[in-house]
Amino acid sequence: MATPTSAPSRRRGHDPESVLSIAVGVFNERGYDGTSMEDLARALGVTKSAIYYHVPGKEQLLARALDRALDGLFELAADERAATGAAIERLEWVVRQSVRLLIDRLPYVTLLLRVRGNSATELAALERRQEFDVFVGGLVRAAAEEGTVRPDVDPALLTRLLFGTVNSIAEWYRPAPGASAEDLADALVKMAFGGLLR
Amino acid sequence: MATPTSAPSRRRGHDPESVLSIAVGVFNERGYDGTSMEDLARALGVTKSAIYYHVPGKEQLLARALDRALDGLFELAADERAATGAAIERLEWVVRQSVRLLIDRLPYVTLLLRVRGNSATELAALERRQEFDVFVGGLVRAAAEEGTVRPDVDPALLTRLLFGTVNSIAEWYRPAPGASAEDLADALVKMAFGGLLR
DNA sequence: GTGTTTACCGAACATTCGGTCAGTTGACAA
DNA sequence: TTGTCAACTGACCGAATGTTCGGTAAACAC
Repeated sequence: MATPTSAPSRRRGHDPESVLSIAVGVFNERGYDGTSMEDLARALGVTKSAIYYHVPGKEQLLARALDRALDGLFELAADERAATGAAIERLEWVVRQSVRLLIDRLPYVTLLLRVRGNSATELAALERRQEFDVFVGGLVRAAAEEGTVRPDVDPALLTRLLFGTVNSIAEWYRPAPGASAEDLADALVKMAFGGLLR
Repeated sequence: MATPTSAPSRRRGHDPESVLSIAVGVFNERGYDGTSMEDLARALGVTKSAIYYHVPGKEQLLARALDRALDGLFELAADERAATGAAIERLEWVVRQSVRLLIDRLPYVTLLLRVRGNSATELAALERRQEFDVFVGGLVRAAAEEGTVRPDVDPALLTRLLFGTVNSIAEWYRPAPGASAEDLADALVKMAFGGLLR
């Protein structure tokens, strides 16, 4: 019954991880700038000063959250299935994985999608995100050159509409037993690719 | 040459309208909560206190901006062309007009799309916006009952994806001589309705 | 029991916030 | 030349902001 080292569930209290996940929740409710450390403390059930025992400050909290979303996007882009095969199939795979990531890490991705570049932290995140946008833009362009997407709309515009649709999921999706990431990705691919192909 | 009353262009200086339009620009750059009255004053080229000569305060500035976007949406929804004819055609008309409005009043609509409900002003705006969402949701459902949209995806989900795509335009669109609202609406309708119909 | 560590509190910090107000400026009318 | 008035300044207020710091209670190690 007794575990040798590091008991399975330690005593009550927070750690950097629990502070981060609760903080990100509040950031998404009120917006990062609209959230005070007092708000976070209330949500954590501690005083303001206790937060600084676990994390260096408000902006670091944001930085860690944004990295969690961005790392997911880059892992996805680095996968073999995003690099081999027909461009249209690579694109569909990336779209499906993007939906999955968005739902898996919903609060983190939501936060990323709302960043406007107000600080060095936010600017760095925007830059990394743009890198991903360039990547998916290349995929759509490749599919266009392949002749598998409609030729009457600019590929760059198609990319923005397609991933605009994906990202808009963060605005309304709430986890529920009925709606899995797979089902949602299916519906999105049906609609977007139904009008994308030709 | 001389105009009888109220000269065509008065002396320099601001008025409530110019303060609002510049303020909305800054709100969109830095976020409403991330914008201080000091920031606004800098953008206007006056001191903080001068702003209060023209407008009652920060929150009123937001309220007026949000109303400008919401009024547009409700005018659109009240139009005869949104009420007569086949549901699928009413829907297409509403989508096209939504794109046009989004571009016509880009800063105001952008601001609206980012509201999270932090104050009474924001909550009221969210409520009005949700009213519009219910309206378009009804249009898609009517089209589904009409049999003009694909039956294998829930109409409520289709609504969210469709208007998620429309709203996502605010994230990247910047006015340019090349890209008119009409062209953009054409591209969006091609893609979205191409996968929507059946 | 004695130290050490973990997780926290309460008070205070410098700064910034949205907002107020008494006065100043400069264009225009008479 | 004087008076009016729209448009603005500069000094200021109380409250809220993110952060720091000295202290402390409870759990643990020995």
